[in-house]
Amino acid sequence: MRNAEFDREKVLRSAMIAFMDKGYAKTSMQDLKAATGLHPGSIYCAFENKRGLLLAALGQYREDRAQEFQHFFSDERPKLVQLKNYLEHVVQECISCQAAQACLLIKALNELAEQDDEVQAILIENIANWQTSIEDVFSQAIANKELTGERSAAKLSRFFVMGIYGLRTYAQTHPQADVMHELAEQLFSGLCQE
Amino acid sequence: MRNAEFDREKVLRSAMIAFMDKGYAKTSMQDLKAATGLHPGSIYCAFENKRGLLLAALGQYREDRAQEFQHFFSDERPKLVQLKNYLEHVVQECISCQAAQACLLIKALNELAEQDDEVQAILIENIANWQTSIEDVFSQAIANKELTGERSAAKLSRFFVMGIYGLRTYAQTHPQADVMHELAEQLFSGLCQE
DNA sequence: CTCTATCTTGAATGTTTATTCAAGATACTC
DNA sequence: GAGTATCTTGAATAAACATTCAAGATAGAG
Repeated sequence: MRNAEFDREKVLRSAMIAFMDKGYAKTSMQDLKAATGLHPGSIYCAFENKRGLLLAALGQYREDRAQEFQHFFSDERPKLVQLKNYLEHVVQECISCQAAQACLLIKALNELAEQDDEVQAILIENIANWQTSIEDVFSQAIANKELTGERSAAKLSRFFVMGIYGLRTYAQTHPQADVMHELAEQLFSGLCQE
Repeated sequence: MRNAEFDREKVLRSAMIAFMDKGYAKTSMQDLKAATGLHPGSIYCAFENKRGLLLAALGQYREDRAQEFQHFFSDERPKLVQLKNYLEHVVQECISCQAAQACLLIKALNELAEQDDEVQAILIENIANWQTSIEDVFSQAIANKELTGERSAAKLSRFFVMGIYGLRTYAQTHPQADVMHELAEQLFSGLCQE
């Protein structure tokens, strides 16, 4: 006979940012209260506990990223152009926001890998789905004759994904715009030529 | 009138492994006691506090890695062969040990970047030194005409380092030997050709 | 307008944690 | 071999933390 007052998506996005900033362990309930505006009791009522909030935030992250992916790959331009724009977007993300705000999936995997099997499994599945989506794009690029197909879509996508991991980590050490663009350039040209 | 009983290097290596396994925040003093064999009081006496132990462990890590680097690049073989062996060594490390035992520098940077400026500065400096060492090797390769020099040593080393970051992260998601070798192969051939 | 089911609040709880310190142990000096 | 400076020990301490819960607030039903 009364609805919850908070906006679930907003709360989850705030929690996402908090977890990305400080990591899961170092983000206290006080931090989460400050970030989300929800009092401890409400968080426990809505998400069971801190870990439940992380899981919910990961779900929101997955959805947000899926939508972003759609945005980059749903038009009619050549697949290679889309991929290049996507890569450029990653670089922008690395440069603009504080370096610490890396990909939540990778950040959480780094922190929780050997500590929480269930979370690890969820993270790895999400990452695998993302990689499969990238592979589909490469498959289409090959089907469109934008690439020769000499290197399989699977192989190309693995290299592309590895490159994004590398870019993200590199940005944490030297977040210089020109260097980042140069690296992305090198990475992309390695995919098309040869 | 009495010397410390513990072996400093052994203690620091144990602490390194503990920090790599669970991360800095989640490694409790109890964990550190179990890992190093030192009681809390001794740790505080020798390293001031938990953070001091991390700093000391980072120092040891730097030294160990420097020695390892020497081992790979001090013989008379072509620089490109040395680099390939070095890359292969990184891949082996990714495959063999539990995925979580990534590079301590990167792992710590991921966790502590925006939380401890002093540690962050130390980490970034260590990483920069490593990258400079790699750049020197590429410079020698160019001087030896193993590479054309069309792409500068700086540019090549940045790409190489980014590739290692990518490999390490990739291994955390799919630590399959054949895939890892394939990725390293692709990475290396991208440096030599074109 | 009243009632009640549901949500919100934040102080209290019990656990875990880093850190301290005084007592005990031990190796070196003279 | 006695004396002492130093190291080791682990229980005590105090702070920080996730979690609980009972009291208070509020929206919708009747």
